[in-house]
Amino acid sequence: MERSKKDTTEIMESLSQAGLNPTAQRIAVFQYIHNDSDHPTPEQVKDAVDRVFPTISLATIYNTLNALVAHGLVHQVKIPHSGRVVYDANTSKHYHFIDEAEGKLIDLNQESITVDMNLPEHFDIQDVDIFVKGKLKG
Amino acid sequence: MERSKKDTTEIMESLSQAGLNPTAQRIAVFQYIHNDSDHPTPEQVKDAVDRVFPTISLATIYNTLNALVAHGLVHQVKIPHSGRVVYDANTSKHYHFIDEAEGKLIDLNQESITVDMNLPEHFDIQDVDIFVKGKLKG
DNA sequence: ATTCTTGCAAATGATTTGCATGTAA
DNA sequence: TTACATGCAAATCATTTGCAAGAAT
Repeated sequence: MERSKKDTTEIMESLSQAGLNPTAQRIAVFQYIHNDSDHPTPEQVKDAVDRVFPTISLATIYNTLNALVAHGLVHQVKIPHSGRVVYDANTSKHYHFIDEAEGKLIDLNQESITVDMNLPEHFDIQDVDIFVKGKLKG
Repeated sequence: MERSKKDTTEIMESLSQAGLNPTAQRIAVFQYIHNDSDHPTPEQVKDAVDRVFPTISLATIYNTLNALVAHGLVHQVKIPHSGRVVYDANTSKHYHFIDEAEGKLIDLNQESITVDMNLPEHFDIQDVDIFVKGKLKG
């Protein structure tokens, strides 16, 4: 989506505000997810961050991703059919389209799907995840 | 749901019709999923089938589950938030409610959710997965 | 000095695979 | 016999953890 990119200062501010010390590793990971990626897997995050920060360990990638998720800076998405795990810098409410050809994930904003629930009284709804599967024409 | 149970003869017929030899292990696994379970994990399938068939190996459980899925007799569901994998004998189109307290999965039939898609032309929709997360009151 | 973070390697958990054995037509 | 199915153990893959060493305040 047309989410505005954050420069390094803003990345550091976001981390601090979320309660995470802005270490070099965290900055690199968050900046990559926020600015330069599209639903990357942990391996893809590692590959990208390695270019800038060649000594980062995969364990630190995982720990950092978990920290970013725990502090609300990114979302984790487990794709139902493939089981793949990816990260999403779009933290506003949205849905996902899965392009079956590419395996690519595309954000769908809230307005693009209208959902009407007809559930019995005792279902207390807190969240709705929608994955639309299909192909992109043309 | 009120899906009708299948006796062993019907289980065997379903397996044969799907192109799978109705071996004792396959009968036990499919019968358990179809008649006596509610979205079991592979481990739960193993525990249940072990009672009837104490020598079955976990590898055979997995192979059998994969075969049942490949032949359309059961569906595999990867739950987006927990990442848990469960199997579902309900092969008609439906959605899922995830009870956050229990981690329990509940089938929602097609009528219980109305979805209206507003996607651009070039999205060729083939399937929609919906996971409603929440709690059960009372 | 103390606290937090990192890197490495080992541990874990889920699932798959290779292969030798068993079973049924 | 021939094909297929099973059981076991080893292999694989993703992720987490323990711990010692490093960086920052």
